[in-house]
Parts: sequence; structure tokens; C-alpha cells
Amino acid sequence: MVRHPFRHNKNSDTAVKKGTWSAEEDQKLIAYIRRYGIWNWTHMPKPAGLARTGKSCRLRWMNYLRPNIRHGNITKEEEDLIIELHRLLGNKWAAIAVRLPERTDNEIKNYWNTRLKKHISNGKKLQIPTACHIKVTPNHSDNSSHQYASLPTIDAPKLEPDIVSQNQIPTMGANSLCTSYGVHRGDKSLENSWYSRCSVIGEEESSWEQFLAPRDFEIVENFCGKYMHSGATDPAFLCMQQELL
DNA sequence: AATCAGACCAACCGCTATGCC
DNA sequence: TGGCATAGCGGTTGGTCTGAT
Repeated sequence: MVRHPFRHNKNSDTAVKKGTWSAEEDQKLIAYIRRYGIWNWTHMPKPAGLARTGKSCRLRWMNYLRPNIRHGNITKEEEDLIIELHRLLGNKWAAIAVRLPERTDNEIKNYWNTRLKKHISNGKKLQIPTACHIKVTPNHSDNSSHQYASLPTIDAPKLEPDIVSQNQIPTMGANSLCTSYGVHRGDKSLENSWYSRCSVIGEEESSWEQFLAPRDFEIVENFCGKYMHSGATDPAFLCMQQELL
């Protein structure tokens, strides 16, 4: 995918880059967030050396660069869960993604629109639970394990065997993940993609992983969130400004 | 080998929600 | 309370990939 690389922002004299992120841009964003945390998406790109909008940076981070993101190979269990949650929640992709911690709302949305939706539009109605058969249990906040977050208690018929067979998931290509890194389909598992990114930027894997392990990452985000609107008093901002001098 | 069409998915856009002053 | 700034969400776009012809 090659979108027009540059477009002038009508409200700014500076050129804002659009389209596919390069490996260099990814490295800059990762390195910057690692060093300063997420303090303000809007003001972050410039000191990070990125000609991107904050919005673009945020999207790239949330959908692609942040730790504990798993791309491709959506399992049957995940698919069933997506179907059930969509039945419950509708197009609330972010809410659905909460129950699949390693998946992004964008990926779930794409998966639904490109694959699962067809089953319905083709008249192959999925045998999914009806609302009256579903008992929803409170969502536990503790999802420290890498298992799915607590699922709704489903008291409903299982999928019919023939329907299940129609829903077999083809192996998803890894080209999307590898666009910026020149990795092609058929290469080894991408499960270590995050570590490979760390190595790209010359970071020690363990330290980066530890720094942004699931719980730690949440803590970091919470910490940063407290200072998100604090402007010049933000410690990360002040630290950054000092280093830039 | 070339062409075409459909599938896939990263990234953009517009809108809404939220928080701060 | 209203205005502004920022974050987040969902819909859409369009480039790339892949299989069929």
C-alpha cells in the first residue's frame, strides 16, 4: 500500500506525512515513547522527529507498535468470541477488543467486515446465541493472565457442525505486519515481532519487555495519563525539553 | 506471462466523548 | 456553563496481495 507520502496541512506550513509508516518512523516512535512515555499525542510528533499528526502516531502505536499485540491467525475460539460479542455489543469494536487483549479494535473490525460479515450477507446465518440466552457476568478487571478476559456466560446452543466448518479460518498472511520491515509471507512466525523491533532499535529485549509488560504498561499509561493535560509541568515534557536543549 | 477481480488490511477521516480552564 | 483541546471510536478508503483465467 503506497499512499501519497506527503500532503500539506492546510492549517500549517509544515508538511505532514501520510501513508505507510517506514521502519525508521516506527523506530522513532518506539524509542520516543520508551523514553518519555505517552504524554500528549498531539505535541509528541515534533520532538519525536516525526512529520506525522498526533492522531496518526496514536493509531500506529495502538494498532501496531504497542506491546502484546498479536497479528493474524485468529483462532476459532477468538472468532467465536468475536461473533458472540458482536451479537451482544454490535459494532462496538473497542468494547469487543477489551475481551481480546492481544487484538486491536481495528483488526477485529477488519476481520468482521471482510470475513464474518459475509456469512450473514450470503444468507448463511451464523448460529449464534440470541440475547435472551445470554447471561453476562461482570467483566473482571484482573486480566493479568494472557488468557481472554472473563467471558460472558453463554447458555446457548453450540454452533451447528456444518456451520462451524464454514467458519474455518484461513491462515492470515503476515504481509501487513511486515510492510515496514521487508519481511514476506512464509517467513518464520511473527510472534517475536515485538522483540525484533526492540533489536532494531538496539534495545535489550528483556528490559524493554519488562518495562512494558502488560501490567507495567498499564501503569505507565496511567502515570502518563495523569500528566496528559498538565502542559509544561509534565515531568516527561520537561525532561524532554532539557534534553533537546 | 499478463490481466483481472476479489480479499485483505493499514491508515485516514469525521465525529463524539471527555477533561480542563 | 461554555469553549477549547485532546483522546478515542467507528466507518471508509485505497494500495497490495493472491488466485483464477
